[in-house]
Amino acid sequence: MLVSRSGDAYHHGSLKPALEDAAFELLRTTGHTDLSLREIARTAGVSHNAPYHHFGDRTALLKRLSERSMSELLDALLAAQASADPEQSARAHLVALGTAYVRYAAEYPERFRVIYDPAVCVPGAPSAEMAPLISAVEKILMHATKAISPSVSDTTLVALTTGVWGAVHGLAELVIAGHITPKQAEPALVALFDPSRI
Amino acid sequence: MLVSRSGDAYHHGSLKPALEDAAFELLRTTGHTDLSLREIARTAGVSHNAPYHHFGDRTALLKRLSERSMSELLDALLAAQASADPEQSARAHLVALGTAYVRYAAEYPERFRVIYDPAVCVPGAPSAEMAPLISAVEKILMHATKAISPSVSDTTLVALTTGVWGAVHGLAELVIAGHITPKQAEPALVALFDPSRI
DNA sequence: TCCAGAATCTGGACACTGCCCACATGCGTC
DNA sequence: GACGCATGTGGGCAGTGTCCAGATTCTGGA
Repeated sequence: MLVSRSGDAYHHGSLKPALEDAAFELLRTTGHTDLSLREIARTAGVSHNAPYHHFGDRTALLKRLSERSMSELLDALLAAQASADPEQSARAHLVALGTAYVRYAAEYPERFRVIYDPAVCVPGAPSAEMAPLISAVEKILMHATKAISPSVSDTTLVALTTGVWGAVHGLAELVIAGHITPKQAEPALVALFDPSRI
Repeated sequence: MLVSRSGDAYHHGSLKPALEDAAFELLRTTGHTDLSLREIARTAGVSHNAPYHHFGDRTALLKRLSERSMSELLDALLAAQASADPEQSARAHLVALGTAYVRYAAEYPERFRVIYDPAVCVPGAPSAEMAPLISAVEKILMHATKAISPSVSDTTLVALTTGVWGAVHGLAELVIAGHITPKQAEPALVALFDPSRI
């Protein structure tokens, strides 16, 4: 029931998504720490108080942005999964997934960062929208991990998947922090996931 | 040449370290994002402008805190290295290092976070105090990695070390973000560093 | 010893922020 | 058509980082 915003209507009609879009766009270049509700409101062309009628407070908007970012990250992983060459090894597939993860972080560092900020998403208590996204990411990683180590016990598979997530995530963070380049991340994944490295 | 601060001297005598200490202490519980120069100044008992005579701006103080935190993290790794059982396997040693890394992050999440915030430490251009700390951490990890894969080429060793750092770092971040518990991190390290997992 | 300049500290000010309040507007429903 | 509520507005408050001018103290050279 979107009311078209013709002219200078007093009521915007669809301000909530407009604010989200404006903020999400600002998140291309601005860290979520520096995101200001007032600037977002100005960008959307409304008063500095309008956002409070759609988001309880600043953190609520950041939560929403973190969900949208996680959804984008999941899409990147799904795309990597879909474009997998059926001939490629299980290890190459896992590396491709990891590379997609790192690439998203490198391309949208501020969006990536808001996903994992404990000040935004309360640790251990993900929102109803966030929880399935997290599960989906874990499922993708676990599936790819199982393909590498098919004969392993369930508990080991879980531990190994956690390790894979950690490795991929850590390389992404190190890239964002500037300690390594994206070019260094891929051979690191290759080396780490090579069981014959001994 | 520290002037003792007897009574209400106009000049503090050693305000710079006092400010650092106060801020570092606040960093036990408060995120560096929420650290306020004015609160730090109040804690140290000086006016809100005194810090500007010792730190150019807020970021300069955060830089200093990030160096102190990195030094603490390095100490944790060195302690783990020193207390290594000579009988333990190379793999167990690497797991112990990783566990120490994760434990520091879990115990001082706010200090850990300031280390890797690109808004604090300019990516790719570490300060003169930070650079050797980073190198030392890398050296420790590389040494332990080489012990696991002694016959590997130099380039592979570098890639593998990057992967190990990423894994350890990512698990630490996931713990801080609340996605996994410290208890889950250790078996993940064990599984990941086990070359016979296939 | 004295004094000028540098270092340090202070209070005031400005622009900005998140958030609360009271009030204005207009849509949807009876 | 009128009432009610969601949605918009502006004003205000406390807090922040940073700049400026002035006060105080330290220091090194005559």
